[in-house]
Amino acid sequence: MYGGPDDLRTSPSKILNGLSLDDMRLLQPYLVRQELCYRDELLSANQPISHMYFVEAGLVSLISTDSRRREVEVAIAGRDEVVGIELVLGDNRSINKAVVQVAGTSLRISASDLLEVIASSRSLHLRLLNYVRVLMTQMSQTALANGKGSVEERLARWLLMAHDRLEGDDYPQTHEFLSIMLGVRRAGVTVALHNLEGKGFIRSNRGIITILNRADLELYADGLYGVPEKEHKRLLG
Amino acid sequence: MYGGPDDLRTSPSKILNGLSLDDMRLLQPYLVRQELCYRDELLSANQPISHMYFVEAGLVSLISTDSRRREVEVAIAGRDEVVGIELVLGDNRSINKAVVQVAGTSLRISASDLLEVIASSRSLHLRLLNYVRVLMTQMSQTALANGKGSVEERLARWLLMAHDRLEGDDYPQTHEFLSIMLGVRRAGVTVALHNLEGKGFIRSNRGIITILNRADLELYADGLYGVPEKEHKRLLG
DNA sequence: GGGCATTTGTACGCCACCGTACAAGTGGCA
DNA sequence: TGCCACTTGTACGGTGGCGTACAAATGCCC
Repeated sequence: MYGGPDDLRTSPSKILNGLSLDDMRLLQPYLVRQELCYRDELLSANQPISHMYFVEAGLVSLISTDSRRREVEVAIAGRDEVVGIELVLGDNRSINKAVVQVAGTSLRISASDLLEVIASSRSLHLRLLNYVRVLMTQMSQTALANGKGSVEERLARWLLMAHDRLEGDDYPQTHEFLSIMLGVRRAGVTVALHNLEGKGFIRSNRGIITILNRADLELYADGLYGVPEKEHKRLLG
Repeated sequence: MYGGPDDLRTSPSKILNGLSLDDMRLLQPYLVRQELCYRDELLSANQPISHMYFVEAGLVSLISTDSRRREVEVAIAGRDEVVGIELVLGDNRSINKAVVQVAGTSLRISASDLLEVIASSRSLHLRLLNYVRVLMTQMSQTALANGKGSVEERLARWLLMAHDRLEGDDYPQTHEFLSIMLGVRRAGVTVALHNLEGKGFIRSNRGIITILNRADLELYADGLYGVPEKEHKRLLG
């Protein structure tokens, strides 16, 4: 169990922070802190969701799969976001696989408790539905990026999205894992990273990528980055 | 105005059909029939939504855009589906552009009326949220298809999705328009259609594509087609 | 401090799809 | 009936990313 309502006010999660005091009190008793460990699979595609997670720190990938085991990341959830949001849409099965990419922490609530709580607070339900909207926007943009962007542009977009959700300018990520997220060759990621480094946007060392020049990186990815971010600020920020 | 509740029971829209009698009575007074004309832009990206549409017949594309005017279709709505669903997520701005691809009919409800109605019926709200889930699944699969599928596979997927939503086995569509939807060259669509025709799956005449062998077409698109369709059946009947 | 697994750099031929272009076919309308 | 706008067929070289492969670099553990 997590403590008093004041703790929630200082939780890094914007979604929790933005709640009314009443909603916080309502949610409070059900929240349990849970560590997010690297490569934890929080949700499996098309499987029942046991808990919903308010992410406080770290990075979680939502990954779409098909019957031929092809995989692509369709969205990212980090601080201020929620994993297992499908629960608020009246069904308990997960649409995508959810995997922890960067370790962190979360506050989780069981599916049954969540259903009870949102049934008794329309305002809480609505706030979570706002996040559904942000997520849909992110998915739409991913579909666009995958269809029309080059590997290098898509990588730039991904780095910006990760940067938004993590403290500091550098974070750990192997080329291999990035290539799976983007659905491209590992070697393709290596080359694209070199190119972005050559332009001075980032520095890439073994296992660690550092954002050097965020403004230019945004410019480079422009069009593919930005829309869901504005949404997020407008609705939840 | 649309008539008595019995009319709703016979509406082609599954979402309407599946409602309880109470919810139907509630919705009834606000519904107005509206023709969907070829190339009507029902919603514009990031603009306020004036009406939500229960599609009865025809085909509507949801199209994602960026600031560089790149465009890709991210989802299709037809019979049994809804355009403008963002309204049930607590915000009145459309995520994507919505364009009529094949003419048809719809029942529309104004944004303010809809908000009133879903505020007074949780069950109606929940049914619409079920559709949000189906739509998210479709978007996820589109992101996957765009990232990993060949033009020919994606075209097969698109034809199947259209076939699901239209009466009969053939429907009108120029290569040009298809190419915009898939985000590829017009010439690429022409070639891909020929290939599918060569395999005996379809016949393609000037402006009209006919599905000849649905089963084989599904097999060919396998992996990229099927997931959202199962969802739709499971949740909305 | 040496060995080993992991990660990264880089190369090779290949092919799907691109951008572009233009001719041929087709239907609508004056 | 003939013209015109639209649609479709097909071709061309160019290239981005693929699949694959292997060596070099790095970090970790014994």
